[in-house]
Amino acid sequence: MFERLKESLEEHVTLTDEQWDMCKNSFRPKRMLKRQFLLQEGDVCRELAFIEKGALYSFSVDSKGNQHVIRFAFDGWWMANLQSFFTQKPTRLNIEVLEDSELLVLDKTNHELLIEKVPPYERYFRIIVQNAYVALQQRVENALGLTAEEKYERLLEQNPEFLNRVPLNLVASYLGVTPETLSRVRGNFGR
Amino acid sequence: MFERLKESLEEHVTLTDEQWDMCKNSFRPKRMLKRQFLLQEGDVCRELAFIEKGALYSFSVDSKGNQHVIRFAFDGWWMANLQSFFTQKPTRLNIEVLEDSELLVLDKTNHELLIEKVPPYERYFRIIVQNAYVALQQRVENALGLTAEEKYERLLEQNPEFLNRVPLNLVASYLGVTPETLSRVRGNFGR
DNA sequence: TTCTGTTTTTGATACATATCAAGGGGTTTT
DNA sequence: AAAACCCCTTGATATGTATCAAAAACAGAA
Repeated sequence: MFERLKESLEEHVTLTDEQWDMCKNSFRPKRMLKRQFLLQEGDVCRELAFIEKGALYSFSVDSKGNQHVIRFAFDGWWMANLQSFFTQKPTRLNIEVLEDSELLVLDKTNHELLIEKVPPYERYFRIIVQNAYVALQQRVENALGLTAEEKYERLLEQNPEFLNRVPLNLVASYLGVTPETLSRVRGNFGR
Repeated sequence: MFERLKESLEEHVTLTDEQWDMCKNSFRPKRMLKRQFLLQEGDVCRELAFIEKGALYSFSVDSKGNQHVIRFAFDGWWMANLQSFFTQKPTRLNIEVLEDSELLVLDKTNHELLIEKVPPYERYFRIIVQNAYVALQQRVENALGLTAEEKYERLLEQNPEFLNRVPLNLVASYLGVTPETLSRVRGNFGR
């Protein structure tokens, strides 16, 4: 149940047994089924979710009702809306489950407790956010000024796994193009 | 010389006098003139830069020679390419000075020393990266699937200061549109 | 299996924005 | 005070992608 989380922590920091127990006991397991929502627009994001197994994605809905995928997350990744989590203000984002999933959720109080009491946890969290920042910046670089075809090529290079686990219409939204355009791009060039 | 940095630290954490001295002594002041480069494509990013005063921007150049602005940074903000800084691999980004600037630079060794020796510094850095992540995600939301006019409106809401300090052709690049398009958008709607 | 809903593809058209081109106001340089 | 450069605007045209529409492929439920 906590294998992936432990792996993830140990990849970045060293914990004593007591520290690991403190971490472990701060999380609450949560099973979710495909199509359920972990977070809905208007809610406050009260928990960070670590994905032991499964797949989720977050998206916003614009004024015209179009859905824009912000990111995907799979086994061993974290998912939350950090903006809402830190500010405790209502979110504009939705988080939906793509595949039946086993999550470990950590509420804000426990997160802050771990930050205070378990220094390696704070370090781990810093590193995770650092890495997330780097990945997100890469995404901005890939989104700006590239054609649909170039965006698709970069996805093939950088995140080919998305294409196996996520419906193409969501991948299209993630790239900022319509499903029709993505379909045509795939029809022409590669694969 | 270190006023802004001290302010920034104290906004997020509490430091003893000794801790502040350790921080302060780890930075190196660096003056830069407009149009100079803090970082060029192919270099390794060896330092984090805190902007005491001035303005910088980072950008990438794509295969067709088009320049894409990644972000701007002003007085009291940090600038670096974190990807290159953490991995110590060559960067694909350039960082150029927009206005004559006073920087405080911190090399990787000193950054890591502070992380180890000054716990509030690690906390401060975590919070800064957290905030940067949130801002960047906002940028992704604003870039995906919005029209040029909507992007401009959101910029007016969220970062109107950019328009005063940055040439419009760079703002256009930041928004992912051509200078001509931005000019026309401004001609019609608002301001 | 058949039914129902979802996802993907294909086609025809429309539109937003890029591109190409040129001119005008600044500012800095000589 | 020119000269040179940068920045911004405006116009005409081209083009990539969205949109609208419908059919085909696929998956899950009954």
